[in-house]
Amino acid sequence: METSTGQDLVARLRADIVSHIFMPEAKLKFADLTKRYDVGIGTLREALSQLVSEGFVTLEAGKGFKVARVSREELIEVTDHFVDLEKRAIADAIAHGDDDWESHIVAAHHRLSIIENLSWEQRMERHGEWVQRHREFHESLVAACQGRWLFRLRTMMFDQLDRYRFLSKMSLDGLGKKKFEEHRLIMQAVLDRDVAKATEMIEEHIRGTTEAGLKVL
Amino acid sequence: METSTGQDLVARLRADIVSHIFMPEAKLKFADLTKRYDVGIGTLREALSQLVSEGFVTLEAGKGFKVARVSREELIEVTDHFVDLEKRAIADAIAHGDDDWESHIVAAHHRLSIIENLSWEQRMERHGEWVQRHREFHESLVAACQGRWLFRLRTMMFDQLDRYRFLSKMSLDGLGKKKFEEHRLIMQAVLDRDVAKATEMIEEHIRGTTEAGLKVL
DNA sequence: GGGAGAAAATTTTTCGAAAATCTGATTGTC
DNA sequence: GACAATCAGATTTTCGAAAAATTTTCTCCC
Repeated sequence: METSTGQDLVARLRADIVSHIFMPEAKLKFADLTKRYDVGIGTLREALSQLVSEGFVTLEAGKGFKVARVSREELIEVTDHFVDLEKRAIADAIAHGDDDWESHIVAAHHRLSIIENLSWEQRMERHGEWVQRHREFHESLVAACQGRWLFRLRTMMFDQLDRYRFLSKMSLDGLGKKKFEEHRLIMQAVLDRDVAKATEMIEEHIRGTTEAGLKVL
Repeated sequence: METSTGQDLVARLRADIVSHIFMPEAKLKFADLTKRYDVGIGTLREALSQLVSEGFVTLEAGKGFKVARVSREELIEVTDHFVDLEKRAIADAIAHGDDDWESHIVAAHHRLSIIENLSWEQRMERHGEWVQRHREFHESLVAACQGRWLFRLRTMMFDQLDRYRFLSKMSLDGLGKKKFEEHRLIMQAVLDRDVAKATEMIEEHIRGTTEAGLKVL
């Protein structure tokens, strides 16, 4: 077995926070959560404190856990950090990536496009899966990045943006199709090893989503 | 009470890893640690999983916790990230800092200088305290930084460097006095609100320590 | 009625016992 | 002798009961 109950729980909890099943600043009570996930108090507490380190949850000593708040300021700051880190990571990956790396990108893009071709309603129903595949696609692009901390930091920022991506989906202008096309073009630029084009497109891709998110907040 | 047992334990555990009381790649067994810190298994597990998120400890499902390994590559990468983030944080802090911020810097510098004026042997004896005060001094410099994630990321990298700072102390050339003087000059540049000078000095200060660390690894 | 203080209820935090899992040494088979 | 299966001991992982802390409710007195 690869994943233990505990690590699984962290992922499920994070997914539910990202999907706004638990709203920002909502109190996370043990009594509710142990029932919802069918795990013990200790296991839950361990998962929650990991999410504190990741910035999804806050902990006030003696007063329990709460979902971290969201704000325009944070979205703007996280976007800036992510764009900066991601551009470096992409350049690094393009410099070091091999054939395996390339084929993983193509595979991840295909998996993502299956969901992205669905209607908006169907996509929202499978939002959890979309988040997962979207993450995997973007991660595949930078998977060959050599700097382990660069990869780690950019993943932290990506995960934070996931929370806001949900918001930008709320403003349901026909943005979906545009994003879908962008993913394809970014993949193409990366496979062409065109650093300048890839970084430029990624930045536009990210900032576009952030703009949509800012409208909702 | 401000700090709970759990959060306290995270700090103590991190301090002991930084001080190389637990060597890199050493196994962290519950049986030993519960005796050492006089806490329950659950509390310990919670603290350790937080340190996993921070990068000090690794967890292999089913095989327990280990102190994360150190390497020349990591030291170089962490240094680069820290220098980059710290320069931005310093500039941000200088732009926004008020009188309170300035006086905290002076106070933190004084507390640090008390230990730095001791002999090398005495400093090593109180290494835990030195680490704490050194952290507080550097943190005070950027405390007025408005970007919460910028502050957070730079603190992560600073903490990582703490592990390597211990190593650079091993190469006991008369570096101590030089570092001591650098701290004073950095403080002066910051209080003068001289961004260019402050960032330049910080970079030299950090890279100097890293050079010493690289000699040992 | 309003506010201090006590009592009750709710929630968090800690802890160690019990179950699950891994390690590695021993035995048996080809 | 090399490899697989088995089993005992050690270690991790999970869980919920008990203790500590916080919040809410109630009571009493001014």
